[in-house]
Amino acid sequence: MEKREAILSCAKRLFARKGYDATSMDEVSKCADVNKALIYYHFKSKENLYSTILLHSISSIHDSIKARMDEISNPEEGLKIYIDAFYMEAIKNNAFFRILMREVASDGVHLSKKVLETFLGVLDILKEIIESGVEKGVFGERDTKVVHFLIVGTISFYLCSGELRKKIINDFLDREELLKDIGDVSQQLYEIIVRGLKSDV
Amino acid sequence: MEKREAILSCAKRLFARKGYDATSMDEVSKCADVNKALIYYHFKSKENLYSTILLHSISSIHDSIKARMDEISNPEEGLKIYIDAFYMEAIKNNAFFRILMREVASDGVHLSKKVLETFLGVLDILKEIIESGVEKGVFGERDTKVVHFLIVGTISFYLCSGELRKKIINDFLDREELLKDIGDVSQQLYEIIVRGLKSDV
Amino acid sequence: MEKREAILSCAKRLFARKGYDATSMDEVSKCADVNKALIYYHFKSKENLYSTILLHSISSIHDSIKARMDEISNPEEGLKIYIDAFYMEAIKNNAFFRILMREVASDGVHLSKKVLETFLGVLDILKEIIESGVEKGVFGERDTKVVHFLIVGTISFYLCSGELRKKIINDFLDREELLKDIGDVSQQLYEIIVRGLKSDV
Amino acid sequence: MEKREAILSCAKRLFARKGYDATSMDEVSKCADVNKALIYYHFKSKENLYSTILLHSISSIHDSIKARMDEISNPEEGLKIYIDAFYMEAIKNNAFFRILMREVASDGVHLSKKVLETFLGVLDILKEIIESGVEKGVFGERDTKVVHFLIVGTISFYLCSGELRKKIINDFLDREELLKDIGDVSQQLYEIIVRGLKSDV
DNA sequence: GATGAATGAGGGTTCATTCAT
DNA sequence: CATGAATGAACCCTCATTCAT
Repeated sequence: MEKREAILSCAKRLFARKGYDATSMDEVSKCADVNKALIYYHFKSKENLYSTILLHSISSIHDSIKARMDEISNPEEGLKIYIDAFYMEAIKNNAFFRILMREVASDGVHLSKKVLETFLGVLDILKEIIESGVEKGVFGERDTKVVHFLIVGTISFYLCSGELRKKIINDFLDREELLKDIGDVSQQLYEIIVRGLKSDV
Repeated sequence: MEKREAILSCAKRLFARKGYDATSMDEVSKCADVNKALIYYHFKSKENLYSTILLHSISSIHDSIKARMDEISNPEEGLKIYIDAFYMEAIKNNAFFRILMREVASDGVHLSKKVLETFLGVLDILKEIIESGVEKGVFGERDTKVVHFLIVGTISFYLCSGELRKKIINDFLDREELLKDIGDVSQQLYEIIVRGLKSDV
Repeated sequence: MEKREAILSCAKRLFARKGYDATSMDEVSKCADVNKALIYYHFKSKENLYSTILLHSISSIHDSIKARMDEISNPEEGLKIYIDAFYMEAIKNNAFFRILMREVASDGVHLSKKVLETFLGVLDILKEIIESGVEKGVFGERDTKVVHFLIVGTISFYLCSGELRKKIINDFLDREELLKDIGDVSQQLYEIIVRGLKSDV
Repeated sequence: MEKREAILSCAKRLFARKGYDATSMDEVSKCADVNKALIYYHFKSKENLYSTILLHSISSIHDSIKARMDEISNPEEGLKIYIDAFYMEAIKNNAFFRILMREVASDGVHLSKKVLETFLGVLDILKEIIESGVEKGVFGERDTKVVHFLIVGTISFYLCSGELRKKIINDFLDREELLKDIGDVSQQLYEIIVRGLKSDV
């Protein structure tokens, strides 16, 4: 039913922008132009609506990234594609990354085992790339999770802070560089990380 | 006067762990063992309590980092000290970084101009370091804000996700590496970033 | 739907006897035997509940008085009917007149434009009667609003002070005349006013 | 002490304009620029502060009117002086009349016996005048309390509604007559009432 | 599927009042 | 006299949720 989809879409946007607690079922129902009770008919509870959205988002992200991993021919290219795929997902599915940031800050109180499992799956793809790079001697030995956070943290902060940076530019003078990008960001991120990871040779 | 401090301390912890909306004034008063009305006597409103905490935190972080900048002798060392100072503050003042993550996700709805200004001050310190590095030819030209996000994003995600990673380890097998650090994280972060930033020659 | 009516009726009585501020939504809900949240479901806010009641009352008063104005054959009779109609409404809709007294004392802080407009409509009916009387030479020239206040003020004070007068009689000796009426009050009021308004001839 | 007077003066104004319940002790303390606890030091409770003001006001009104009653030579002049004295007090002590209107509407919940007694004293002055007029055949027999309400009600409504009428003029066109007086109001009121009371011959 | 009405619990906030100094 | 700090009760309002239709 299209109403079900409208609820999901509105709720996702609201949860992303305002957070779980600041989003009321009333707001969701008004935004989706449906009766409040209908949300309960479809999703049973607020908690369930939230985790439905989360699982759907992370699964879709996982599948998208996974799909692009066929193209890999070597670890460096693998890293490039991974970062690019991640970056693209963070643009397309910006809402999820906002939710993710909040969940990290809240120690993942609302994250179900299934959601965590899928997220680990995404990280495992990177792990394989890096381990294969270390094995082949192109990457030095690093704590893999630091690289995870390098990618996830940077992209999340960057792509979720657009509005905030816009706001800052309005409030302060001479801060236009906060919005204008010098070169392709995903590319720069890749360059910095791949250089940083290179083995000493 | 000590009651005022108790309120600030409890509120900060709660806001950090649960977020602004999920934290009730009742909770704060119970945690600080004071009458709820006393919070209003000292802080006028929840919003004001929150922004008082924010301003206090960011100012203290700014001052701490600023204080360490005397030690700098060259851009590479400056970067190292900056990252280390930032990292240390993120450990000491973990609560603020959780709040920061949520505020980024919410487009900074609760951030006052003064708070933003102070935060910009922290970023400006890094900007100077990088620009001086570019000038001296040790760093290649990069979009400075990408480096900002590399540092802030990575450290925030890493140091705020400790509990979440612990939780994951309890729920899933063979994930101990999520907690055990290989080497010093701040040092690794520095190495990756400084290599990444190096100019091509 | 009957619950909505119960809320309106209880709220009206309470607002009249205790005033806007002394009337709590808790009281209203208990009196109407409904859940407090239901009042907000139907009326959105206390302020809105109050102004709904006011508008409904003044409209009904206006219509009742207007309806009796067909009977008029000359200004003196018009005045008589007006006073009588006003008096009857002040008995039937006593609550409104108590609210009116408080609103006058508060400079009408809670009175919406629509309420004021309708009230002006009631006063305009009197204005027409008096002006036609002056034109025909039966009434001397007077400041019309003094006559308004003569009627509205006297009737309001008289018909809202019943309980207070009863209370006085209980507290003091020899004050029975405060309750027992000598003759018909509306009639006396009419006689005094019509004599008073007569042109000198 | 002058602070005591400041409290009384501010409280009186606030009680008059906003009513007992809408006036908070905080407001009073801020308006009078004194510490809140000092009000309790001087007046023990809000209720006591209120009734102190009331008793003081009504006593002063009683004395002022009583003082002018020496001038009387006949009932008609007595009535004129009474109305004029009342009118003057209602201008000078406008606050009390606003409070009075609210108290009537609330069945005098806050009125102490002493206050009521003093108010009855004011009414008794009028009663004497009228009774002497009836005795001398200049006034017809009327229910005295109707005359009371004629005077008190009209003057109260008229002199407390100035701000409200001003507001109406701002909101609606062609209502200037609500503020501009045609002739002396106290004089008109006297003329209307004395004509109205005249015995038939 | 879809809705309007209804509810108990809890939200932030303000209140009159007290007390130690 | 005068004050800053502190409190319990009550305020208006919103919440997630349910139910009859």
